Amino acid sequence: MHIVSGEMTVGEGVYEALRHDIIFGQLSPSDKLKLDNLKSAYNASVATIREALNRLVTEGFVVTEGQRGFFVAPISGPELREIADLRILLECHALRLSFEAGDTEWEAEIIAAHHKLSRMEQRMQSGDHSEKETWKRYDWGFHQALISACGSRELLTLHGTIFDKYLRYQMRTLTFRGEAAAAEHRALLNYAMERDIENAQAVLRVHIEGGVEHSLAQENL
Amino acid sequence: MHIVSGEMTVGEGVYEALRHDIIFGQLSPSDKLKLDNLKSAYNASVATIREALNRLVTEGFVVTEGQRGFFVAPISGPELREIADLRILLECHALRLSFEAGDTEWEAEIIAAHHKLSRMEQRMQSGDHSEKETWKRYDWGFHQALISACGSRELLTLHGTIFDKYLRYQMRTLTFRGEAAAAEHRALLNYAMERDIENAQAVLRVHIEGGVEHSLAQENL
DNA sequence: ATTCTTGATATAATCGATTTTTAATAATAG
DNA sequence: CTATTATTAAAAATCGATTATATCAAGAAT
Repeated sequence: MHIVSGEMTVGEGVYEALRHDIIFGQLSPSDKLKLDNLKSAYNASVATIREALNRLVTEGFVVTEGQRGFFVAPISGPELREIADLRILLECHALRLSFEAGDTEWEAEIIAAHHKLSRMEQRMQSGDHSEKETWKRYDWGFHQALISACGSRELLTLHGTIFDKYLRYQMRTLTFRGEAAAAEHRALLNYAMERDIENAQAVLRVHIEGGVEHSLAQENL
Repeated sequence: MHIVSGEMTVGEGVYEALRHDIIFGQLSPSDKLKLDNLKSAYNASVATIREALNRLVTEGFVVTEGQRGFFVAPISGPELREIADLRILLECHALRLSFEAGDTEWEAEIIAAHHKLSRMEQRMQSGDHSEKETWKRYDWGFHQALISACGSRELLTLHGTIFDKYLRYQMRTLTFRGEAAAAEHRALLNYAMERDIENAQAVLRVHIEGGVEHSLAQENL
């Protein structure tokens, strides 16, 4: 999950916008990314568009095959499972490191993040799905806060990319998984406060796998 | 570790060459990557160079900051430890999946890869350091073969990138760690044949951490 | 002597044009 | 009618020029 800050070059702005639009579904899996269309849509020249697309290629959101242009990366059920597996692996590891190092500031941070998320979840549960993107930002905020004390910038960066790949699948469903998901978030918060890593990891695994099954039940990938 | 195959666009060729030169040290950490110099050195126009550099930015081999151009990513002792930690995490996980799924073909593959590597290690041990790059390619070949049956393309791709980041540090030392490293490779091969994942993971951890300490002993990062 | 301001130079970022390649369509042969 | 080849149009990749920004050096002010 990228948070935009400060002044950006045109190229960076195009990169962030394209990335956002792929993750949140405005650009669909396997869509051909025609340079002339993108030029108009993102208000930059073709060469600048290509720079942004090249960044997205190594990140895995765009695929290219010499001379045939760029395509939004495809999606599939098996890939979702692989990404979820990686997310579990990285996030469980980061949780352990974070629980070991986390201090009072970190506790306050995750309480605040959870508060925002649970407010959003209440709204989703009451039937208001109008701010789906905000909901997912708070979801990210909570998970990121949980692992923020892990002490490894490389791990956090990598986790962020994997999280976004997982999020792309999540954004395809129109529904909230319900009280089960909210309960899992609450459990994660409580185990964090208690520094109970074994139970936290177990809940996280259930949580992510629940999201996978929910996605796969909604569409045939 | 990227293996070059088939026809490439100029842009792809520049990307591979730059990537190679960063990993193998021809372009030093924190070097300013001046576009006019690269234009001559890599025989492509500035815009094409920029495309390749953008790919390397999201991959972490190059850093950029708004109007100031591109730099080879810096190195540091803490970062090496983080990368090693990630390599251990990913490779141990992939080993487990591979041991569960590996068949006779996979066994033959790792035996062949180990043979090549041990031949190279014999040469290093006899004092011949002339083919350091080949040695590292065989090292990669062996580790990659060990995890090749893990069944996750995402995991293999990710592991490959992390391996290359780790390799960049390894290439800075001029020396072979010695019989200890060779023995660890042999142990990995034997545990793979026996599908002994616990011992294999333990040896792998020792192996990678040995490489980290060897690197840190050689230079003050 | 130090700091700030201004202008010149170097360089990065972006642009649009040109070249190269691919894809689509039409013509021809079997 | 189908398959192959040739032609044309569309699009991708690369190029070099232009615009925008950073850096550096010199002069002025304190």
